[in-house]
Amino acid sequence: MKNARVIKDLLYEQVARIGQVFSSPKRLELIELLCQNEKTVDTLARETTLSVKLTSSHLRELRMAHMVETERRGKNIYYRLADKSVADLWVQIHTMAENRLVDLQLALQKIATQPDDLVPNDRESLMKAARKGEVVVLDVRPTEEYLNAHLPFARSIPLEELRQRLSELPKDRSIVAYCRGPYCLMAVDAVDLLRQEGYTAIHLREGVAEWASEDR
Amino acid sequence: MKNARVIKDLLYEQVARIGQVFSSPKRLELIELLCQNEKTVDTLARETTLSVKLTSSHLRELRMAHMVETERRGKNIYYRLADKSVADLWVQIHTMAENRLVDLQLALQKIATQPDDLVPNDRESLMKAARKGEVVVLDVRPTEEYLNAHLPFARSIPLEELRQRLSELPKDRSIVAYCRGPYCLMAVDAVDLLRQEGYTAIHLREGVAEWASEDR
DNA sequence: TTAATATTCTAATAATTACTAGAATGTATT
DNA sequence: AATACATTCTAGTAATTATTAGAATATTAA
Repeated sequence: MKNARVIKDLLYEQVARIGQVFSSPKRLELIELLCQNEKTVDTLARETTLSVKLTSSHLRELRMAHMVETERRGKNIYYRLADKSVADLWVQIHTMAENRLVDLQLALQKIATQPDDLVPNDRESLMKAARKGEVVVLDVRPTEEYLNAHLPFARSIPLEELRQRLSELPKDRSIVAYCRGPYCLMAVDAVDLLRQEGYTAIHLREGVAEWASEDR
Repeated sequence: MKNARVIKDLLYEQVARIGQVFSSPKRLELIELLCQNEKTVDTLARETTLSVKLTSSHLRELRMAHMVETERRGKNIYYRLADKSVADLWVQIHTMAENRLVDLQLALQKIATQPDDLVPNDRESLMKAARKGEVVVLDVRPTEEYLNAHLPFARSIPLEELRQRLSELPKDRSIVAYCRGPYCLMAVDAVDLLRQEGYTAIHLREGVAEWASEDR
């Protein structure tokens, strides 16, 4: 079979198209945002600080790979992940990056406000404590994202409102804050603020996508 | 925090480096080969029809991402995957590609010699039949790859030796042939040959990496 | 020492990609 | 009709990547 090489080249080329989608930092950021909730182009552009046109073209790549779906509602077009396997792949790829790339580990260490950040293994014990009410799990993402999906027992106070709503939180228990995932800095800010105000605050690096991913 | 964007860009850039590794068809082919067994640069170059120098430079990318390890034994340097998660990621990415890209589906349909190729769901029933001896599971990869890892109950007859060793196979039972995975064409050739010689042959698209991957 | 295996450096080319900008187009709301 | 949201087309620039080739280098086996 003389054309075996041609066929193989074609096959691997196609698979590489999926890899290519995950090879752009901006597209990864878009995927992470879409892990939280469906969003309009305008919102995505604002959150990533990309131009609407560039955002649109990145989303086009994602659409062509059938990794996102669109739905028009009124004036807006809403983007969402095509299915859970996209979020799972994102989690698996960033986990691999964290395990292998020293530069990334160093960058993440800088983010960690204190060394007592929660490690992923603590899942079960965290849930046990949350169920008993011994700790408060705090979701500091925007309300829509919380409403779309959140961790068990989590309460929602968006970062922007946190300062005004501090009185809703108890000072006698630990507050475990989380946001979109390890690359989102909202929970870091929340923990900083809470500690300044005399609360016992812990940073949970996982977001809903990481939590929902089975393999880890 | 003014530099939040800078930090984020840095983080996503690092993760994208992992995506980039999976964005080259040649590197994917190297990863798939390394899923079978450790191999020397020379072997990898021959199997991929790349020059040794180009193979070396692709392997360098894989090494820098800590996705492969090397070991010198005598004149040769052996490459192997750093751990199972690399093989898992490869399986997950090519599965996603097969689910989403129409071009890839069409190309794979062309490979399928007959529509009665085994579907991945048949795993358990296949193993049941293999255990009872109702079917013969045939590994047509080179012997070293078989020795490194193979499917349960599989017998080894490398494709090159198959014609001479046909008499070892029964004509009254189905023969399920597999090779390195869905993009390897050795099992296709084996099935063609077996059918020409009057055997009942079935093509199993999965290889050891696909078989060993939990999620699917 | 010589040969085999593998890597590195340099240099060059071709191709692709990310990004920006301007203009035009389409779709739905008010 | 005017406006807001989004995409597409064109065009251009800058950067990166894949590939090949020649030459030099390192390691080990015979």
